[in-house]
Amino acid sequence: MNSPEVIITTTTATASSNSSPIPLHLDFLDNRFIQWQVSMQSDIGICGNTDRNNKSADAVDDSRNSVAYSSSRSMNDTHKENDDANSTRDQTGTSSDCIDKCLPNPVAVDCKNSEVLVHQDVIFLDDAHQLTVDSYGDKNNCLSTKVDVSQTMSGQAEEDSLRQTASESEPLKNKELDDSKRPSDECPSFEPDLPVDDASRKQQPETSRVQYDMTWNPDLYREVHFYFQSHAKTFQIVQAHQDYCEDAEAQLCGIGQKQASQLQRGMSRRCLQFEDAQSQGTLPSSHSPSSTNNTASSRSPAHTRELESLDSLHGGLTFSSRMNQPRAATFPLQNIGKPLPVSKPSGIGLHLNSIANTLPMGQSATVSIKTTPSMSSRLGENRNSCPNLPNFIETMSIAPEDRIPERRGSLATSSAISESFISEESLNMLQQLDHQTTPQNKRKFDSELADNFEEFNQSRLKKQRKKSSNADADSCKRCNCKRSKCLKLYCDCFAAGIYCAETCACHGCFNRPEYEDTVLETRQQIESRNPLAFAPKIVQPAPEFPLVHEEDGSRSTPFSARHKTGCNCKKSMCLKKYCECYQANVGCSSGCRCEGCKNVYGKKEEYGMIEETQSYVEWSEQTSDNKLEMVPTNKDYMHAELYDLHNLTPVTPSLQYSSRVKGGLKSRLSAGRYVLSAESDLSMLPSHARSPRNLHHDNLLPESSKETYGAFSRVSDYSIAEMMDQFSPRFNTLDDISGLTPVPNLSSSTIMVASSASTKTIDWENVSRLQSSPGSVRLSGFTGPVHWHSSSITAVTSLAENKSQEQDSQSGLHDTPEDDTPEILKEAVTPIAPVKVSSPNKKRVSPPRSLMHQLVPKSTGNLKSTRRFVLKSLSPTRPGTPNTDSKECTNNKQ
DNA sequence: GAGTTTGAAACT
DNA sequence: CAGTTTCAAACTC
Ligand SMILES: [Zn+2]
Ligand SMILES: [Zn+2]
Ligand SMILES: [Zn+2]
Ligand SMILES: [Zn+2]
Ligand SMILES: [Zn+2]
Ligand SMILES: [Zn+2]
Repeated sequence: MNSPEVIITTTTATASSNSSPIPLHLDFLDNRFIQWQVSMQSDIGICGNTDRNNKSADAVDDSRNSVAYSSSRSMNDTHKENDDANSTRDQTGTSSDCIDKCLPNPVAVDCKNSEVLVHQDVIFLDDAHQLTVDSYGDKNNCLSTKVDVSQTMSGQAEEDSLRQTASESEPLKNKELDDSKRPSDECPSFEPDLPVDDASRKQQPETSRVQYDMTWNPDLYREVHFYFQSHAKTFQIVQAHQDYCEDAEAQLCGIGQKQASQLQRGMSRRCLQFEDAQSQGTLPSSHSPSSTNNTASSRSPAHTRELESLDSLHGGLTFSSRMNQPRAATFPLQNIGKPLPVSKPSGIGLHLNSIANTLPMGQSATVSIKTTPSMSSRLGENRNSCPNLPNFIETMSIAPEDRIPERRGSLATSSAISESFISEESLNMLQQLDHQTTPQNKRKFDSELADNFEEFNQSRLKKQRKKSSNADADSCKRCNCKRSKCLKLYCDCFAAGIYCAETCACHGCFNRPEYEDTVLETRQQIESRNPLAFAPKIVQPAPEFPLVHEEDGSRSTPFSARHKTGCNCKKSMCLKKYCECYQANVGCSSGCRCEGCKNVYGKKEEYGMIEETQSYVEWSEQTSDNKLEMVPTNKDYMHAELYDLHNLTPVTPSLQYSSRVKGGLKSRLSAGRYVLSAESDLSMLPSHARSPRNLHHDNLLPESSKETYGAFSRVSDYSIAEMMDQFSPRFNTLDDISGLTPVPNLSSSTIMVASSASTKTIDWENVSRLQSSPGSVRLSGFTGPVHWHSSSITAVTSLAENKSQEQDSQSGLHDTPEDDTPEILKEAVTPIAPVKVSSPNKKRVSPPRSLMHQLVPKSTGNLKSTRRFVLKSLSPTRPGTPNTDSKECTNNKQ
């Protein structure tokens, strides 16, 4: 119902806008909730910086500031709201109410300072509105994401948006790239935004933008990305820029200097962790079922809006500085099947874009989320955290529940969507690049070229690495791909749905904003093959659970989170990181094929027992629908999203996923419901993301979150404390949910995302306590069922309490029979329809080699690489100075 | 830092 | 779907 409302919550936020009645809620990520309401048309700067306003702020403030900033703001800000419910929401608590109302299409976003937590996201726009989400991540530190939401009445809006974006993005990007760094400059980057915003506003009166900063967290990206994609149906996410924290961050943050940047980076991670922590802390109780229900119902309204992602916009964003790439500005969305030109996300840290593209024309609302490093400063201290960071676990409950068989795989949707996008343009681009080479030939050819480039690049990379190594390798460094071009899952960055950053030591990298098209296309292909390819690797039975519990929790996995497909270890006995289960700090499950399993987090055999014992059933039942829980795993955790397996499952052709999924989640995890945890993903993330070291338990610390965070550190503490203070009281959860159901064609568009759960402070604390043992605590967040496909995903976040209650009872949301394919898919791409997403290509989408080869980083290869490198050198420190930077991330510390 | 081991991802 | 190859991280030295 409700019409298109958008509610956004953020800690920082500020929303200024008022006007339109469209509420967005973006909640995910964590717990905290700050809700902002944003009305359409108006802009909101969350991080403190959002747009214009922010700029100045940014410049001045450091990331930290931003953080604090944001947080503080959040309280105040507000924003607008729409009509009723939404308006009410505000930041905290009310949100729930709002949510309910809004649920249908609301998107809730929570942000704290730099961090942004999004509990659930639901976005829906009315027909006219488009929503875009951009995220920029810095490498390390911060991510900033902007969210702009603009509604446009008509399709034109899109165009406008595109224009805007394009114009903005390109210039900005270019600048950014060129300058490469400019930390300070970057801050200014906002300016670009501003203009854009303004322009956009002008152009589209209706649109509203919201920006908020988040710290960067790869995991988050994934989640978000994933989330979005899944949800994407409804909307498109345009840009996610990661900028690399380094450069951009600092700049964005306004931090001024290298140090700052470095710090930020460190922070970013920390932030991430922090976020996690927060999220944890916050715990969303469960998402409220009701919400979900609501959503489901809500969906009905069919909001056809779509979101478009705008990369270009970002460009404007601070980050953009780094990002250079003009590229995307113009993408037509073919995806949608229609030729609308849509802006594409250009530099996005995340690959979310793909999603964005899909959106249909009509609406254009863009949401960009930024994360700022703000927190970082504090975080910086903790820098260590970096390693740990990862914890965001998202868990998606996959419960198969069944509510709706139909759903099949919402996941598919995303993929589908992406595919659609990819389709034409991307291909074209690729082709061009390749020169038409034949595939095979290309391969070699490409490979050769690639090699050359690689060599060239390598030298650079080495340098970079060195730097990074110096600094901290861990923290900063990301992938080190030599031959995959960072377009395969071998690449941690790509797998995480994020663009490679300066800190990456990859050769011939195409996982950059500049190659957005390629990236998206590739993603689609991969997704077509395996809809879950980009889904969190860790799953948890989705029980609802009250948060906490598990006291015992053995540290091992908190709950019974398990690897989605299980490991296949033959020699490591699951005692080393070679084992993905172990790496993710989860025990092996029945889905594992390991031999001689000695996984300290839980042996395969044990798992079975557990499973049985725990009885997923219970959980599942409880949850029935879906819930997401966040589990803080030992390490980190995160918030997880839950997906329903059912959803995943194939009902819908599009997804197919289930069938396809290799292992078949189901098969592997017997239980019906699972939750995916972000964590795992994290774990999967590149080392920098991961925190190899510590995390484990150490980080986790028994003590609660704080410590854990602490590991990450203090920041977390602090953050947490703050968060709690702020948050806890306030919010409670909110949950949002949205549901959507879109399906049928476009009409609806809703997306639910749940990312973190909301939580109350209290809960949080408790949780933390509980958590003391790593794994023990769970947060419940959200969840719900995710219906990928249709979009109906409900995310719920809510306070634990509230939600939990609700959740229990409620559940099911959607079931809409129809959902199925997401709009996007439907529209855009191939009609996947039932068939499936994959169908088209099921097999390998990717052009593997041939194309791949063809792809040459091109100039980029050189240039880009160069640039980056250069940038790195430059940026890291700051705009001007190159040096530090790279390391910064790591180093940072400073 | 080079070299080896490992198991997932990609490919056949 | 099984078997093989490729890949990049984890690990070792
Ligand atoms: Zn890579
Ligand atoms: Zn990378
Ligand atoms: Zn790369
Ligand atoms: Zn294993
Ligand atoms: Zn295992
Ligand atoms: Zn095992």
